[in-house]
Amino acid sequence: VSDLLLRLCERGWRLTAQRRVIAETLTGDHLHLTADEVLAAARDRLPEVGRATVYATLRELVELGELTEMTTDRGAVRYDPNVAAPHHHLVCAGCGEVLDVPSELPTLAAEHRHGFEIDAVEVTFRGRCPSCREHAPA
Amino acid sequence: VSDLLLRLCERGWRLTAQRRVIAETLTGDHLHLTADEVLAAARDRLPEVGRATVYATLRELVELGELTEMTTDRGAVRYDPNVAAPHHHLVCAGCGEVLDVPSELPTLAAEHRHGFEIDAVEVTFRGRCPSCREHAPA
DNA sequence: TTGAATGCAAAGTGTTTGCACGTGC
DNA sequence: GCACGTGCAAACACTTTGCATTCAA
Repeated sequence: VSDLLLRLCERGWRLTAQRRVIAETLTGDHLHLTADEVLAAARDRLPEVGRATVYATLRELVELGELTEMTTDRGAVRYDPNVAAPHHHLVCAGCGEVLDVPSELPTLAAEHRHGFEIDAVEVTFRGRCPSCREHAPA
Repeated sequence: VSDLLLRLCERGWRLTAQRRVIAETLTGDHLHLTADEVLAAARDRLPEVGRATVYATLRELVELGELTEMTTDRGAVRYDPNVAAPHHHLVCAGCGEVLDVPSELPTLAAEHRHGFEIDAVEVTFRGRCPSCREHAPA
């Protein structure tokens, strides 16, 4: 009975077993799962979940504003359910670990806005975590 | 005879016709080309350039620090040759246009660094450019 | 009942790799 | 001359799509 699920039900979200399991998988504040990780976790609880369903559901949750996509470096997109608290990301180039760091989001001075309407700001710090530095020093 | 090419030669970069054409394609300060765009531009000048060569060269230039990768949203990685002047990116969700905006890069307070060694910071503003807003208002 | 969600497999993209050939230094 | 760069095509990883079936409301 997660917050996310409650919010979705209130908004008239059509609830199926698969969608419930996927939403539950995405409940938490410091998750940065790939679609495949969501699929695997969902299948742990309900084996008959299809890959296409996971992708479709993730896309829908992004459109509903309940999830933000983050493109770490190369490869799979990660999904972040923490849409309430503004934060940056700290990504390890070695192991790919992603940490949230609290912070204020930068703003863009009107003179540099080029007439754009700004929807979102994404800040990513890249580096190496202590354990990766130890195993493969730069 | 671009700056980039000069710098690479000074560093003992092995120079072939293909690599020269690719480096020339990447000369400029507000370019954000995808690998395919680099390939197309390079082939305009030298038809027999292979896709694999472009990818290999781009990767090498990133490792040499002459190019930074930017993952706009979905799909292809873009390559930014402007490694001298710190700047943010302003990306249009409609047409995909990327603009550079001058700015200071945020820093991460030591208390939030989790022991990481920070190599890079990436700031991306997402929104809609004037012309996309006009053609498909939100 | 009915339109929406699902599973599967095939197709699509963007990128990497294996290997024989060619070439700058 | 020899290590390194190259082109091609096949392999890969991630995501989307087409379509017949199932199911929530």
